[in-house]
Amino acid sequence: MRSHVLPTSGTAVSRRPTSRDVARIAGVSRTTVSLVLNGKRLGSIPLATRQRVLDAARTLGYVPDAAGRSLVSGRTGTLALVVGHARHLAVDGFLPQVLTALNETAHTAGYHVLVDAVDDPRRPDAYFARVRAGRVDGLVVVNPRSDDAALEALLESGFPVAVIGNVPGFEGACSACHDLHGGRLVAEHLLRLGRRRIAYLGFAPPTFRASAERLEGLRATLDASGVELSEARLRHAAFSAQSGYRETAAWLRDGVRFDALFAGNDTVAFGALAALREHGLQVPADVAVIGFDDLPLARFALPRLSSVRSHPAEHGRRAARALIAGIEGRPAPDEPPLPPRLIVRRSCGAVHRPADRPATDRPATGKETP
Amino acid sequence: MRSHVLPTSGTAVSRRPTSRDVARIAGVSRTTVSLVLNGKRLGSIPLATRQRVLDAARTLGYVPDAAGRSLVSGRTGTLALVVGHARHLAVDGFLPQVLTALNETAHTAGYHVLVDAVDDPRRPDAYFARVRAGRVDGLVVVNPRSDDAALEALLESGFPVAVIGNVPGFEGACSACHDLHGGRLVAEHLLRLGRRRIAYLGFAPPTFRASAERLEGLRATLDASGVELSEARLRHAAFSAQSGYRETAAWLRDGVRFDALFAGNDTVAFGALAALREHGLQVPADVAVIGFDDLPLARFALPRLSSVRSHPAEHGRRAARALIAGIEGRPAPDEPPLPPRLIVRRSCGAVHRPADRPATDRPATGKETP
DNA sequence: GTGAAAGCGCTAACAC
DNA sequence: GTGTTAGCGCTTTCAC
Repeated sequence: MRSHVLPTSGTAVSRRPTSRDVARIAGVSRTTVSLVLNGKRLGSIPLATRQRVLDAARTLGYVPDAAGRSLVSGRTGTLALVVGHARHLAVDGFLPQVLTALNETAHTAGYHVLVDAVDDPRRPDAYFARVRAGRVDGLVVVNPRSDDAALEALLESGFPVAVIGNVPGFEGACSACHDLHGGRLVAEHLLRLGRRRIAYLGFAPPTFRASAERLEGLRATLDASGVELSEARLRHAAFSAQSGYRETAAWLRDGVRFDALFAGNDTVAFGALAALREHGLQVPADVAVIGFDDLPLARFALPRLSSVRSHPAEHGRRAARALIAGIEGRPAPDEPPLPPRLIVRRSCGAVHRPADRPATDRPATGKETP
Repeated sequence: MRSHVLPTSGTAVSRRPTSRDVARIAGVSRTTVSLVLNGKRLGSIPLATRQRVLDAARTLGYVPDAAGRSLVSGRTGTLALVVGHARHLAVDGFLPQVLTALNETAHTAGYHVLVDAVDDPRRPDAYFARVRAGRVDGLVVVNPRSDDAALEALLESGFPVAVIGNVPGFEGACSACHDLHGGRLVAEHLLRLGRRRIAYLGFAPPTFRASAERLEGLRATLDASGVELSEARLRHAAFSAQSGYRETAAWLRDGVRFDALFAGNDTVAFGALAALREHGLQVPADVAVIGFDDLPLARFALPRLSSVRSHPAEHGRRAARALIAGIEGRPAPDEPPLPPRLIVRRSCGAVHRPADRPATDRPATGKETP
């Protein structure tokens, strides 16, 4: 049974009002109600009639039923954000920023956002149940895995999908994440600082493309400079600060040493900083540390954490725009590239200036509420 | 037009299969299909027929259309998490934890979760549009405001709502947040440490009940001990570390001094720690700092941040369970109380032991992926 | 045991 | 300009 909701006014309708009720009160047919409320054929309906309909609708507190509308239009007005790993959402600040921006853009265009965690993306039908049930008009997949066959099947199906991240062969559907580029920026900076024993701490298992690509960028640049990236200095955490702490501590316990650490995201970097500190190592003197994403918290770490700004919110907005364009049959907007930027702070050796505010550490461009 | 999705097999249906298709292939009527697929009247349908229907459905990759089903059942299988302030979701780790747990519990019960930001909760219809449109079966409202008349109207309407937080007069609908209690715990601890010049930095404007109640708990206990909470030592940030930094810096710039700081959440505490440090103040020697929520990151701050554990994930689970029970007409499960716990770490003066792992700093109870 | 028929609330082609 | 009609996909009485 449908739970009923109080109408705003005292008109005698206790169940939810339908377009039939509006029609009756306004003294017109349901067709006219639909036409007026959807702004169709505006020219052909006299102002007086229109006003009567609008008044009746407001009086009753009429809101068209989503299911009825969806049934006939084939649209739901709903997008889903699909995250590959539920813990990622819980422990890291990246996804919440994506979600917030996605949500805002979607709302502006009249869409709602459903959040979904795909437990095991290797199951070929991982994404399809929702799509098949007609629950959503499109999917935003974030942080794709390379062993995700279901995602490729989904992309091939022609169903509207926007990926935040890279899936080879489906560049058109991706809000390109320049992870490779970010890895190179880090490598160049560390080399410039004279660091040669560089370690990489992935933010996730290497099946996650973003983590693998950040590593690849790092490795390519080091290779080109004849600097070896030792296998012993490669570890993979699992999204959380806790996991970053654990992996870093394991290195130190095993006697593995390095003079620079590239952490695959800021959250694992926080854990790494704590582990280094507990082991008596100075950052940046003994070990330079650079994270990824430039979370709002990065500049409040001690030492202030250098990071590669990856623009999560902007990726969320772009994914929403591209997806909605696809759903509505418009061409995807042409967006300028969104290159990552290395934000140099104290943790990788920026000069400690009087105000502890390195020149390169400008506040994030996004607005911040007071 | 409805976007089509490839059927799993090569059967000649290119649009989405409907129950009619299944019926045709199985050689039965749609009624029988519905009965079988929904497990109704199992006794009265011969096994052979049942099997034919199930086979046909699987072959076609049939998934019942959500809109059609929703239209007739009046249920959507969707819950909404309503957050009062979009930035809260973006910058603080509390809501993502609530969302993740809510999502998981909802999924287990067959529900989906929509995330929604209410821009201006003072608009009386803030929540109603979605409810009216029949888009959701129930709402989870988190972090309520005291000036939120729309929320009280919603609660009065009888529509299924679960609140994470407290709304006086509607205790039954609330997953009680013991903010008052948390504030008292902090006060007691600080008094025990001998701190008397105590400052409170709200995580949000005081209209947010949680922030106001944490302050009230603090004040009540201080009052009882004859310790004054000076108006000058009261400030309110806005969710983010940035805002915590800004407000703390403002205190210091204005010459306001204190020997203890209670930050309304951990995120603003991170900002506060940075501001204190830049001002040359030692934590905890000069200023003891205690946060709230005990985010996973708290123990990786420097110094390790003391905090009041507020169990966001468990609140998310409880809200889901209570809400779903309400929707399905069952009585809400009776849950044991979920008292906050003060987690004492270095930032409020825990002894610095060799391993920098104070005895009171046990790992969070939730499972952490390896 | 199974099917025919009605109806959920909406929109849109087509009459008038 | 507006109403009539049909139909979206589903569930569910009610006959047989």
